[in-house]
Amino acid sequence: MARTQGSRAEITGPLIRSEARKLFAHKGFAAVSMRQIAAAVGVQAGALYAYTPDKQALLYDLLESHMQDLLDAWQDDPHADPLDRLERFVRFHIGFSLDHSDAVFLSYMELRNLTPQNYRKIAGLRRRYEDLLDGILRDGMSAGRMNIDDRKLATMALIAMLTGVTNWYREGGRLDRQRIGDVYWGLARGAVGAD
Amino acid sequence: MARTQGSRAEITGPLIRSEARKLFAHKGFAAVSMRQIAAAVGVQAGALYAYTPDKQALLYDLLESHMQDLLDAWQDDPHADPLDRLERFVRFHIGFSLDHSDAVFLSYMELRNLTPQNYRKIAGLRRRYEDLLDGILRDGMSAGRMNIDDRKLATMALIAMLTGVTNWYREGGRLDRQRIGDVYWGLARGAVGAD
DNA sequence: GTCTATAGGCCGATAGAC
DNA sequence: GTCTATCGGCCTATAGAC
Repeated sequence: MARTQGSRAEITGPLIRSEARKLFAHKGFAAVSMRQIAAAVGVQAGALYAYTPDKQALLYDLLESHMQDLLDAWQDDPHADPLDRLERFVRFHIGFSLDHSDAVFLSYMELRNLTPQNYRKIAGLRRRYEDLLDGILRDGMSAGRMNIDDRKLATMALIAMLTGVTNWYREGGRLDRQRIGDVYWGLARGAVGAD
Repeated sequence: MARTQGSRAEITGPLIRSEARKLFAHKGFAAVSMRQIAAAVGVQAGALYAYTPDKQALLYDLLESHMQDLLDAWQDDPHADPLDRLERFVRFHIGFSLDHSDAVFLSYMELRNLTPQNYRKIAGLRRRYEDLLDGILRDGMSAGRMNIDDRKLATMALIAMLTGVTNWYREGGRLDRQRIGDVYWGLARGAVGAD
């Protein structure tokens, strides 16, 4: 399979995605031009259209694969102690959010730039993720290990609280990730009435 | 004081601000053109520049006045019971956020579009607001009414949790504001170890 | 204060060569 | 797969008339 001079498809594809993710997260989808993405990748703007039909599809691709990665990364044991499962979820969600902070930020900020159809797909994946936590809380209540007034609201409140770490966390700051996980697990345990 | 034909300064100024706030919140700062704002107001694009030197200043003005309104709206009684003060804060923050959801969303999403200097000013106002909650938690711990591992993180966690209401609240939904306040107060009370 | 007109520039996307 | 060149369009901001 002869290759055209200058072709580096295996590298260019992933590079477009990672540079676009960074730029979209830091400047906003609408504020980033295809030319800027191309410059960051090291190609000319026209070359991007060999990988994506348009700018909107590139955004959707980033959001969709992020949500899929998130769902794939979570491993639960439905038979374990609900409080242990919740603790693992707390540490997992914080860790994953910090490891993918650009994608997390994008997933909250740029939903409005999706077509209605694409928006529904991403919202569906997010809903699936929320249901994972909801299931843990449900089992915790059934087992009498948690005391929760409204389970759906508790789910949304916990996810917002945990994701908020990305708003203030700075590498090399006062607290390391283990310690942050400890503190947030204490907050979450109290919030679900597990003391 | 004669007025030029067609001049409606008292109306146009506030209208520019409110239409810009709506458009920026729903589409993103970079995605909204001055022409779109002008069309929503009912003037031509050039007329906007009698009220703002440029688009960036318009954004800063919206964020600055929002933070100032927030700080002005909160009334605390440092001598009251810390748990009562925290409950008032929880209900106040949720209510204010829902009443000003466009401005709240803007304040989180469009900080990146401010100049460094303007960013520092907004960050300073936000810090002052965080310190109001921090003070309540400090007094609660001193009085032995709260059990908090890390006060700064608890502050950030609570604000993120409460602000998150704007992500899912819909007018006329399953729960009214009073009930939402009840549920979140329960979560917050547990999180600060007040049970 | 508001209008019309416009300068100067960047945009997304495509065509065609290699 | 990547490049160069380009179309048609929209952008911010300003100038000058009323």
